[in-house]
Amino acid sequence: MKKNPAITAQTRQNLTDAFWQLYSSKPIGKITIKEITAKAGYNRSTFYEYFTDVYDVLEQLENSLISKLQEVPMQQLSSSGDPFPLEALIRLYSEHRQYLTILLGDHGDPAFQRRIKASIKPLMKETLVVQGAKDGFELDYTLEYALSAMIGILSYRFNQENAPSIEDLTSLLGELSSEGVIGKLMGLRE
Amino acid sequence: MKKNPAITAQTRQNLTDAFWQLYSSKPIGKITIKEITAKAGYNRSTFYEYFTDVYDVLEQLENSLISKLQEVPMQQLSSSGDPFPLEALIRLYSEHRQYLTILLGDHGDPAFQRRIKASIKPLMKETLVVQGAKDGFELDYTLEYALSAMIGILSYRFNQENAPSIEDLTSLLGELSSEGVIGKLMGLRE
DNA sequence: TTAAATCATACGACATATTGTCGGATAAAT
DNA sequence: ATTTATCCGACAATATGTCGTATGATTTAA
Repeated sequence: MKKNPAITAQTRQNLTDAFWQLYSSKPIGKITIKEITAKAGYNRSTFYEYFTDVYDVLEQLENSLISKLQEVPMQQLSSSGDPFPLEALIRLYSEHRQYLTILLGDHGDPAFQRRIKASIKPLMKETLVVQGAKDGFELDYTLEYALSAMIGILSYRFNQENAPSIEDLTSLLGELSSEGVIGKLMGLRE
Repeated sequence: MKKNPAITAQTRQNLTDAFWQLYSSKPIGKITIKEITAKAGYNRSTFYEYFTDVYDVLEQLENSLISKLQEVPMQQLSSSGDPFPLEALIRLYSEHRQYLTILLGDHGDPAFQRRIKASIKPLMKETLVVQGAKDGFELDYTLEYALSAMIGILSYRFNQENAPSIEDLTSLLGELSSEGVIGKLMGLRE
């Protein structure tokens, strides 16, 4: 008998959903398998047919999310003449906001932030090198700098109550990218 | 009989040290109290005289670290005419590198990064406002941007094998602060 | 078309590990 | 000698991971 992908996929999804509900409100170390299966409506043993432990659920979830993130930016990241694809990154974050705010939030996974950067950086690097940029420590660290700032800002913005509009944010980020932090701070002095 | 601060402080420290050894190599959710007390040479029950659970150890450790970080930058952050205290932040990170690389690393605590920013940002903001900067969304987000980038870069640098020298890094960060990411990326084109 | 065989899916039960909370042993200070 | 801070041993409750097995759907053969 062949596996029935429809059924197993559904069960896997139910378990993952239940995990995600819990993970949204508390750190992974305080989530028990009993809680997950109870919420999803399965026997606790069934969990072990799909995952090895609680961390495994998160890992598989992150993998599929990283894959999705990889699909989109390929074109967008390299399209415009802009050396830094500000709006594409904002759009990317907004589209997956539901997961990213949690994974990058207070009891999210720090390793995930590194993985995101590691998956986007080579794409951007390639594009820039083709455009004539010198590939070395400076390029690598400049991209690390920019991506860290972007992720930090977007996580901050999407967790905030009275958040500024996307337009205002985009405009500010554009200024920071071209003027630099110091330029902006000097400009804020009257 | 009065409490003997010397003894309890020592026990607390031993337990914290043992916890830290474990935390340096695996996520907090996989650390058991049994492991901690075994490594520190105490009975498991003794742990509960000092901490409520494993997360409590981390929390107390973070609190004392945040306090230490608060002490230093007060003067340094507001001293120079520079609107952004690049070198002070690099020095601050280097001094507490041992803890920061772990806490900001792959199985560190995302909430800690937010806490660091939240503790440093008001100090910087105050200084800048005194110097005439307008206090609003732009200032707040600019600082969030800069601190995210700094923390991201420094964590990256201090986890790297063949890391660039502090001088090269300082120089690059200076350029990024004054030229912006785009300015730097344009400059890298030959 | 029907009936039997087969196998994927989910479950119940077991042994072991971890947790949190007692009351009590020990040793040091008064 | 008495008191009490510090640490420990033992207990009940909960969580973990791994079995073998029931169920029910699909395949195979009559």
